[in-house]
Amino acid sequence: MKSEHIPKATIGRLAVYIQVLENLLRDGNEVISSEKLARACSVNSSQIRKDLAYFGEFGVRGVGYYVQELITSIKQSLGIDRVWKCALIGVGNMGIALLRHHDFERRGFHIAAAFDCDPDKIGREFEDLEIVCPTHLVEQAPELGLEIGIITTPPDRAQRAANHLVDANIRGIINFAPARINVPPHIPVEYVDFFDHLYSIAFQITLGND
Amino acid sequence: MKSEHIPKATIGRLAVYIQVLENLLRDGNEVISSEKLARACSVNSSQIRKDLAYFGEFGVRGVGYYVQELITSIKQSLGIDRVWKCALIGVGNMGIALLRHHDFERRGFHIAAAFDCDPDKIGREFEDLEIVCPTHLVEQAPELGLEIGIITTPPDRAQRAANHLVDANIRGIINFAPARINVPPHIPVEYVDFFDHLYSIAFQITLGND
DNA sequence: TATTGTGAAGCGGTTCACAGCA
DNA sequence: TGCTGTGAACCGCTTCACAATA
Repeated sequence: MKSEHIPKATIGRLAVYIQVLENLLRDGNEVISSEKLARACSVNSSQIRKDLAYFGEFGVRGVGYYVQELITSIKQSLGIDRVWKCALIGVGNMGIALLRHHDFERRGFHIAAAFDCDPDKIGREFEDLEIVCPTHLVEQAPELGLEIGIITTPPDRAQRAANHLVDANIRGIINFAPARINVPPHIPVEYVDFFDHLYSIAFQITLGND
Repeated sequence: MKSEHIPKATIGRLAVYIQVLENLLRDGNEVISSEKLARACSVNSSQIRKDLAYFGEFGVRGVGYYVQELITSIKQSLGIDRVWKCALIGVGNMGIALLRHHDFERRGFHIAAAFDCDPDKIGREFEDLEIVCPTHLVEQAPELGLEIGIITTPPDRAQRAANHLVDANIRGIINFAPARINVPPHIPVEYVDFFDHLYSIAFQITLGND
């Protein structure tokens, strides 16, 4: 198959497959069929086979998929078989929480620099990282090889943070601030707001009531 | 229209609309057309009109939508025009970060109890909340009126936490642990894992390279 | 024989185009 | 006149069904 366009939903599911496969591996499973993996992920088995087929033929007919091999293949397909260096802008509650969240390292995302425009914060250290003024992004990005920007500012500062990142030639942005940002179209942006999920739960509960 | 079934994607977009509308209101806008709101949200204007039409007729033909009124209507539609009481299980890094994240209150989600099975943590306080053993959920849930469960345990503890929540008749679950959980079908579950978004960014950057 | 990989069918969400209305 | 609300057309993802094959 090896298709050109890959549905966004597929990427989201691949993340789920990795999660479930890693737990399966921890429990000692070496091989798994699309049918069993499907049940563990609450999706259709054809869905899994199709998702994987976008990137290659990873299975063995009559047998299934080798778990460790499949994890590696998916990670390669997503481009997360290496370390991505990240710049974090906005060292507030959310920013500090992310700096302390050691899963970043484990999952291949290294926060290599932290920025904040608050003079009281500049110069202070968090998790071995000195907080720097965002104006220094332009120099530091190429020096440190920063590729992904993480915005954790208040909403009214999000666009300014985005502008700094764009000026510094960052290649992708993940925005935790509750505000939309505008950047050139070649720079992918992902918005993270877990209140979406809380709203969804609230809605589903409310719906079930009547 | 007032449809029976509402696409999940619509709920996600309504959360975006609220975010953008609140920022518009802060900037002094009182009325907005679907066309302008669409641009601010990076979606199609028919999309917005259709999403809203699922819940009622909130606009004025020839004029647009009254911003404050629309925010209220959307919040009513989602069932977030009231406070939802939440139980948090797993007071690790993520759990503490959420307990300190004051947006929960502002957005109508009150974390009213915190649970952890670690004897070293039980009895300690975080943000005016005493950490309690999860076995007490069954009593405390009805006492405190807990409706939504927030799982922030390590992955291998997620299912156990889910079981406690189900036993306590919690009505919906939001799971931050990187593991799938099984609960009865009438209980909605939402998974939150912002590494999904990092993977997506990494993939999009990688894709743009070749 | 069991399970993958995939063309074709089905289905649900998105966009269009315009009628309806302030 | 301008913008909303909505049936119809469109499009793309999901599921089915089965041929391919270890």
